Amino acid sequence: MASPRNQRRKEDRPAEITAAAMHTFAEKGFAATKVADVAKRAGVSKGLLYLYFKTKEDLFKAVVRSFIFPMIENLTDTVENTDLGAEEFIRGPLLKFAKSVPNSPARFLVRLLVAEGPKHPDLVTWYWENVASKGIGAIRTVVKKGVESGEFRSNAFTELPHIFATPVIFSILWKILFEEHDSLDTDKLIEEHFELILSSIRKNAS
Amino acid sequence: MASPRNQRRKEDRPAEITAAAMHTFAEKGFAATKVADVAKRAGVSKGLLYLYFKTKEDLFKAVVRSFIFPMIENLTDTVENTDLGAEEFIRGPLLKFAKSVPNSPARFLVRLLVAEGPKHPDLVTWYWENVASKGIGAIRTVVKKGVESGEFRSNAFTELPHIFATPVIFSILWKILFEEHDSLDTDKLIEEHFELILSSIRKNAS
DNA sequence: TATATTACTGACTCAAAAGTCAGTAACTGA
DNA sequence: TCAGTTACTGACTTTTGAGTCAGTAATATA
Repeated sequence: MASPRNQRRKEDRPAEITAAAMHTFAEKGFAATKVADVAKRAGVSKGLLYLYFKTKEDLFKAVVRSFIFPMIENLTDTVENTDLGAEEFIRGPLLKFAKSVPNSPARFLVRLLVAEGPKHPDLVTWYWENVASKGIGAIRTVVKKGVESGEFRSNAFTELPHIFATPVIFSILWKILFEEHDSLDTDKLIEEHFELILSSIRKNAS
Repeated sequence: MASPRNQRRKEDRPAEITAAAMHTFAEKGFAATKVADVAKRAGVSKGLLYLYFKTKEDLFKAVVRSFIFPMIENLTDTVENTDLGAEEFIRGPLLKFAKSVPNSPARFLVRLLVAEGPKHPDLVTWYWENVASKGIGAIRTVVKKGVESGEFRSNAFTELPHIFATPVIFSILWKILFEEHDSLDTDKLIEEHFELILSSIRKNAS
């Protein structure tokens, strides 16, 4: 016999709903997303969605948290547990991470955050504390390690780890907006950018 | 006698309304902006606003067009009419322009565009054709001039003028989101970044 | 199999805000 | 100064979508 239409699967519902919400928010943005559409996409009634998430805003926050958190956790773990030298780390795991972000679903979350930030200041604060500052901190740790080991010289960029992030953020926005108009090779942009920074901070001339 | 409350000033209304809309959209984003509030801010009734702009979307497009266009026109004009050398131009007018953007009202328009892009593809196309591609083109012209005159060597960045834009876009987003959490010196970031690029493309070692 | 529990449904309510239009009053030209 | 014109008003209509809740049916327990 066919399985019953409406199974009761309490465990899986929240994840199914946030996944559906992620896609819908990414496509349409917060305000233009209808809760009813998210429910439909998750194969669930609107009422059930409201059983798991108090409001639409609640749902939005759950989406941001559940998707971004694993990514940044992965980065900080790698930094802490690596036995690579600073330059090796930057050319290896860090570069790989940087190149992956503009192609991951996270790129839509950046857009959401930019778009909805002013209306959800607590979400921005959460994002700052749990994502942005940790990411910048991880890079700072690596660079500092390089300076201490004598691999890197100390210059302006030692104090501006943000410089590693600029091509990543640019690539995300460029892809979101102009993917169809301009075929920018974001991998190459990020690679060359990293090489450029390295050439300015490493001690032994190449 | 007091001047009449409701003067008829057909000429000035559109500009007054787009200015009010610019501020409101910047603060709240497209969806959260009430047409009635824009009208109030412009000192005008909702009905009159609808006389000049067919829909809320229409108004939004007018705002983007009227505020961004002058900025980029200014840049392309400067490129065309300069008699500076390529490096001088980059360290002078181009750097000045780059540093000014994250502090200008245009930064809010970047946010608006990122946020609303997917819902207004024709606006993105317009922006690409009239702003982004022209900006990138202007930089490309300057770099090419430097290569031809022998000031610059030809390398990866000669073909990736986008690299000049990365710290600007990053600074805009960082300021919009994290101004209160992190005091990043965006001027310095952009300056150092430009120096870094120059040191890699200029021929005479410093 | 009978009863209790609760995951789940979707038609409904209600508030908010986009868009309209009949009317008003500032200007124009005789 | 008096019609005629039209820039302008704001109360009203209409639409839309967030959030609710009385009812249903799948599961657990006896």
